[in-house]
Amino acid sequence: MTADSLALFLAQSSWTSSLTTEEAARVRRAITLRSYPAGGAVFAKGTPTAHWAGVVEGMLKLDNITAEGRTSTFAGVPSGAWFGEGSVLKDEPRPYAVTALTDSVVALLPRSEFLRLLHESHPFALWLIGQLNARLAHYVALVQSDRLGDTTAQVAHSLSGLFNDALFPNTARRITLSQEELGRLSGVSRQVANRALQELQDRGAIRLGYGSIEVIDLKILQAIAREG
DNA sequence: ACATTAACGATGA
DNA sequence: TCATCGTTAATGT
Repeated sequence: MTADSLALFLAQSSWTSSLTTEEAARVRRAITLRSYPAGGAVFAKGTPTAHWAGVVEGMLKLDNITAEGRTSTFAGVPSGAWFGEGSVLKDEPRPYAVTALTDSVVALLPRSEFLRLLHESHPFALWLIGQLNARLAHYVALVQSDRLGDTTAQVAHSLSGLFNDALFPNTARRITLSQEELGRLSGVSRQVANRALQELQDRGAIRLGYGSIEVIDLKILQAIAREG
């Protein structure tokens, strides 16, 4: 990973446009990049939250594992997204495990730099409020789809969430994500996810590939996510 | 009803 | 060769 790709990634991250030149330069110096293989652990649950993290390449998932070994995946994080600001703000240990779903590159901004931006940059603070608000809206919609929607709507919602423009502005149309992982993300079995995805494909929202999903019509996908 | 797990063969990378 | 996909059967709530 080169310094150029970090510069490109930061240029595509919307919050950097609100920074002064000096702030942007300081951020660039403070960030470290790390690579993870598919299946690799990015952060273990319960470890101190020392960084705010951005996904430069690949895709991560955030999940919890119960003592009995059952897992609950509650978020997928595609490339272009930043996450973990909640735990940085609260200064709490990571409340979830973070795992790379595909080979991934992650940018790490130390907590001290994040807090400095928050205190010194009014535009950054405003951007952060918008980010938290978009996340809240996403989970409000998730509860609604979970309570009222059929399984196809639930799968459509989980999938369309990865293409939420407010949260993930740069997600590519085609993402590398197995049906098993999407099932985990949607809270359904692989078999049910498979049927739902085929229905979404029949309705012209997506195209299925081997180990990948391509969104053909996001509007249709979002409409199906709201059905119920 | 409808979801889940288990199991199978087929197939793509 | 191995992961992933599509499908079916048995089982549970």
